[in-house]
Amino acid sequence: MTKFSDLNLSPKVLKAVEEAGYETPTPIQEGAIPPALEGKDVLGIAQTGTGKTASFTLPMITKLARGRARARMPRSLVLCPTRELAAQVAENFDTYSKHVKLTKALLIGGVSFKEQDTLIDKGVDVLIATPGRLLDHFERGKLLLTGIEIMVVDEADRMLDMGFIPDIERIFSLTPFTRQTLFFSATMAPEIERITNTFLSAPARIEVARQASASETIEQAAMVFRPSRKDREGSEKRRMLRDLIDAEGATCTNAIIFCNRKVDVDVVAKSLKKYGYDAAPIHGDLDQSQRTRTLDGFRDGSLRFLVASDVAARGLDIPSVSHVFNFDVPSHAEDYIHRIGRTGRAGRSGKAITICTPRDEKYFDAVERLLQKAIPRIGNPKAPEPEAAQVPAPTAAPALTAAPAPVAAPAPVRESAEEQPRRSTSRRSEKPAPRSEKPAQRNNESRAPRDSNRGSDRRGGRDSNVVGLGDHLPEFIALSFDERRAS
DNA sequence: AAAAAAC
Repeated sequence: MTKFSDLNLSPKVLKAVEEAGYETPTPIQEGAIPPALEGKDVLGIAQTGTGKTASFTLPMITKLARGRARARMPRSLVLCPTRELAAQVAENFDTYSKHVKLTKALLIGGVSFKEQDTLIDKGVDVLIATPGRLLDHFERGKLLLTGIEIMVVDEADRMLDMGFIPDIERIFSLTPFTRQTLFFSATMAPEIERITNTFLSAPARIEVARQASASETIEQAAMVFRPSRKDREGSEKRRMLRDLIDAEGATCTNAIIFCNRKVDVDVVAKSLKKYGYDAAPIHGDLDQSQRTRTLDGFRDGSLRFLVASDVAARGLDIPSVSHVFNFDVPSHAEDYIHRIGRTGRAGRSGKAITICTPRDEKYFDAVERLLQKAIPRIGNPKAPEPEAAQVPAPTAAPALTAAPAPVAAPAPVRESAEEQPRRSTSRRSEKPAPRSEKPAQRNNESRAPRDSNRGSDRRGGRDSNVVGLGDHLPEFIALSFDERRAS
């Protein structure tokens, strides 16, 4: 069995790895570290929880330990889609570079330029950044990317979702073509494939199966909930959430509660606090210091309930969450997978409970279709009569009547021919487009490079070459983004 | 009906 000591890492890096308590590399680390150390480009297809971050930080530190940084010319660059993710990568560098003299700067939005400028002026070995703030620094003329020896793109598929691809392409074009590129994505959407074909040269390709498919270590349940009156939906749903939490009792050590909208994140967090629950909100409109504080508190166990938008759905490394509650059914089925993937990690068991209103049913159906499995319905924990769930007649607990019979055989993800025209219709266009060879025609008009107009970048080519994830190939991975979104 | 990322 391969050990870290077999991987040719510098002794100082190896020492830090051992001090952190690691001996054996994960598959992505074992696959990516050797080619990265040899100076090759790397294309890593892996998602979070696979040890992906260390698979690029360890070889980077080893390589950067030789040589010194020059003022305003960083030697390496790591791009991340969100601020929290960037901060997480920075921490990873701290952990493994403690015996090496390396300077780094974290360039993210929401904090002042001043400190970041000072660091850049002094010269840094490693720049860890979100695309917006990096380009902002560049445009102010504070930063030169011509000295970049190693560039890392982390969570590329999420960058695509967030409309960052034009930024990424621009940043690539600002770095020397002699750079080494390490590129990571959980999936290989057509647009990602195009980028890698353009900017990587003869990459070593490492694919890693996802840890466990959603169904294996996570117990899932859906609470079908019908409000008694439309204007009471919010408050009744919040009460339902408290009931669900209470019903889990002590087994619920901590939990993330996901809402679809930022306002609801605030409302739910406030409401939980009012009722004596230890809860705090996190979403993109809160200021960065608060986001950081909240996340730190949740990580160290001083905060029990994190109420979150989808900022927290992907990528963040939050160990040991016992429960995930979906206050809303996510409107994109793949987000469900990411959300519930926050629990049941590293072999631990986890539970995910989704509150589903009649309005959410069609999204919930899409989730079940994606999972290719029915999620069991549970009744109101305050009125525990499981049989009642099958009775279609109106009862005192209207929520229960809404529970449909479990889906025995979910419809296959690939629909029949007559449904296909829907799929070539972009989400933005009103009238159904005829099926054609090029489903989502590319936007011809010239765009500002920073325009994050989502959707226009997506190509929904059905014939595109899709790469699997090892043994567990969830059906949705094989579909293009347009196909996945055609609900 | 949304979220994220720049000021």
